[in-house]
Amino acid sequence: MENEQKQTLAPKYNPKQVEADRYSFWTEGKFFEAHNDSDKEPFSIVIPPPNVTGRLHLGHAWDTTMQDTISRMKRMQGYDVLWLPGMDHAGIATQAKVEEKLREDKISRYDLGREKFMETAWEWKEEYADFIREQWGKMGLSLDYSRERFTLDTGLSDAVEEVFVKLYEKGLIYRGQYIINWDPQTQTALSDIEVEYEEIEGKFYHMRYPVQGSKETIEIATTRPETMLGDTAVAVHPEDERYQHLIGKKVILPIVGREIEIVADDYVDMEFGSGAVKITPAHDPNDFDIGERHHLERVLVMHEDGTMNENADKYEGMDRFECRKAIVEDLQTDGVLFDIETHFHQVGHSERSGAVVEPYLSTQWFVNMQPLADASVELQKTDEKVNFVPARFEQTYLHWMENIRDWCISRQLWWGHRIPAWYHKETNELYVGKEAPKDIENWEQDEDVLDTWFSSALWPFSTMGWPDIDQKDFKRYFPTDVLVTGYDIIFFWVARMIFQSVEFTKEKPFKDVLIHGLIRDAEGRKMSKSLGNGVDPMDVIEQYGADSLRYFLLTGTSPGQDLRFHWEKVEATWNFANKIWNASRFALMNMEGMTFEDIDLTGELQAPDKWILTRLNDTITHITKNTDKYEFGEAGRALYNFIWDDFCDWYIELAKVSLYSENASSKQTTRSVLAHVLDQTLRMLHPYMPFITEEIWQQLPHEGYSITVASWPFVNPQFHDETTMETMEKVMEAIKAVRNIRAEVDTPMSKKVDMLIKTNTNQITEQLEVNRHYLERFCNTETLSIQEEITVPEQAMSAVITGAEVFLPLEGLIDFEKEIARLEKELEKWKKEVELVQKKLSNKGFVDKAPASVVEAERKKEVEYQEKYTAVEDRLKELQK
RNA sequence: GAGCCACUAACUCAGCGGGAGAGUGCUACCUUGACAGGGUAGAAGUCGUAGGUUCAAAUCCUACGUGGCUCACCA
Repeated sequence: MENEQKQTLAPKYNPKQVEADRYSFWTEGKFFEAHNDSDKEPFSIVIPPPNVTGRLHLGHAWDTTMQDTISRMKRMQGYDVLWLPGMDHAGIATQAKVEEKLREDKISRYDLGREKFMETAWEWKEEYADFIREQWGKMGLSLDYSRERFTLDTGLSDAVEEVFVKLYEKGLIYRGQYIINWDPQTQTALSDIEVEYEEIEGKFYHMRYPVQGSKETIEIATTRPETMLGDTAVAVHPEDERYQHLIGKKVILPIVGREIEIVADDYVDMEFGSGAVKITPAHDPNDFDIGERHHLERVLVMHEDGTMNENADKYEGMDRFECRKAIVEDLQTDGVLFDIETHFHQVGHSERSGAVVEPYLSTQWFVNMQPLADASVELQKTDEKVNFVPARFEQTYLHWMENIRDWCISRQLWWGHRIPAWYHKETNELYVGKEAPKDIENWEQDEDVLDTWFSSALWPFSTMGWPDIDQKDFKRYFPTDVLVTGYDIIFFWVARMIFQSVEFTKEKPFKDVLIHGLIRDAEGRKMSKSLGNGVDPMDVIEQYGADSLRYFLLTGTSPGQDLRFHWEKVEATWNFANKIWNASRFALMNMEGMTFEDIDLTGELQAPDKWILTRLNDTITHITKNTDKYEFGEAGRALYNFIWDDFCDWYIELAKVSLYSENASSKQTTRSVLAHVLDQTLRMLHPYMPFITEEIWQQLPHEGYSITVASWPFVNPQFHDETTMETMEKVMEAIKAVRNIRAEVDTPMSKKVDMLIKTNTNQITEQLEVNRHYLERFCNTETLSIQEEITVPEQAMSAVITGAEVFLPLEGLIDFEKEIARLEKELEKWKKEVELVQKKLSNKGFVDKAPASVVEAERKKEVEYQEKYTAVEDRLKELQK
């Protein structure tokens, strides 16, 4: 279908070249589109929609790579996979960016007006959406673009309205005047979780308010003295002896001169401070509650931009912090303020703008959370529960749900879903509905929009056509199989998706939720703009390729843990990719003219062939199991070891014996094994490193258009031979001994040495004979002797292995002292090992209580260690003669 | 105040009941016909501390210490 030309691979892996056009090949081939194919099991994931505010960061790269790995494996396993892409309009964040851009041209959103502003914002969105898609492509994400969604799309907006109206009708959405978190910079309300608390060194101001009609004063303290302008009471504990006589009396509020009452309320802690508290119902949530109980007046002293209003007397027009300064000075002069203490306390900041959040009396829309939370908590007690991975995050989630507070959902922005509520111009009657009122000219729609998370909460089902429950995608792909996200948004998003889904679909939104940590810099600090320590995933791809970045992200840590970014580790991954590249080059060089049909494993397999095929089986089992469990680190490591150690270091080397031989049939079998193992390995590696695997796979003898839709490897029990495994273990041990013994005498590789190998089983002798050429790399051809009986020269070094002994005639090669010392050291080692095992076996408790298999293994070890000990001892005695 | 996580080789991290592992770095040797961004061999860890459970503990339990995080906070 495409003009893939067979060409030899370049000697070095070049990710840029490999990755260049691959993504368009995949998308044009529509390999990533879900087919609604009823012959297959559906499998679905929805992407956590990134904000259309800018570049994707490493957190996104991590998150989406995991989803891609899962999707790709499932697709290869034959599932009808839907991985649905999309983006979030990100209300405050985007609006702030757009306004910032407008400010550069010295215009405000009010200059433009709502409609024009929205147009500008949409333009912004389009620009960034393209940008994001480009980045997804660079990372190789197997997304189904035919189903891409945006939270402000018509369908999704319909879902938002449906949910709002339904909840309103159920009494679960209400409008009212309460203390909310106000961000004076962006001038909007925030929900509780959009406020970040930071410990700040502040001041604690102590003041005395004069009691009316007496010389007495009452002492109070505050961290926000400017709010005293809005005080409408002083509260004391009803049982506080000190203040009994004052309850019901009035104090004169300094500066303002207002008479305010002293009330008694349980809320007050007698032990803290003076035991008397100033009450500002319009600027503090606790004070608001007390105000409710005592029917106090609510006096707002600030404008929405954080400047003081007409109730602030002479401070009107001042910024809240300027006012604080001024008021402190004035009160000090009056003697009302008599002490200032340094005080560390938590101050709330807007998650988006960073501005100090003002608790502020305001009319907003809220979701009554208790009934919704209760249902979600109940769900976790059933078999239908959402499965958190790692499990501990379920506790985090439940704890939040169980202590839920009402959710303030209105935002004083333009960019978002406008609240479907209208007020009658004359009667001020409230109408809530999906359709605007008929006599629209008499009504005005609520100016506010909904919290961004209100729409994201519906994402798993709104993207699939809900509220039209007959939509094909909704019926087939909902609930989704897994959601992947960071622990930092469990409350913002995961929790809200669950309760909305439970309420509206009566189902969980996803079966599993895979929670990952945060990406940090090499020193373990959070990556942030202010620190300037952020790493752009596109830079990493530029330098090392997407596959290296992906593999690093997937294997760098275990589920739920944070991940530190190290360039060196990405580089190490590049080395791995290069290894695969070169091993494949070798394989391809030996497969000239070979087609997929030529791969034939029915020939006579040699021990190394059987060995690698068995190892392949083990690896398939292990990788499949661990990828399914989201243990990407474990699976990745197993792939690494299989490819580097088993396939490259052992199999390829051993295969050379056959490949370089004149035996055509054995050569053909080896080529087939090589092709088969490489093919299967590439398939397993594909979800981890999609680009390089596709590139190589296309060059290999293969069947099918793309590895993305090739079938996932399965275990072939035919290729499992325990006896061969044991033999090969011993052969490999013998070969290692040869290397080892050479290293001991510091013989240069270029200088071949004499070597004698005495084996004690026929099978090993045979195998070593077959691989004689391999051993000849280290030994003189003429003197290499592999027999069951050999004459060992008097002066020789030896290595003892199970089933064989390797001897190196010394002939003045090295000094005896060194060799004796070496053997003594080894003897000591085996002595200790034997003692340890014997101690264990003589322990009655162990023999009686440990599982039989464990005891049996220990007995085997005892024999083996004893053998080694004796052999070393013999050699030592001989040398010491 | 409540909870969670981490503490394992110089560094970054796995392992989570049966004799300490990987990558990087380090040492020595090697241009062996896929790869010197490679190969071979090697050094390197009282698995934070102290108790306990167990025939057996890095792994389970309890305290404590040190970092980090989340939630809730008294003005």
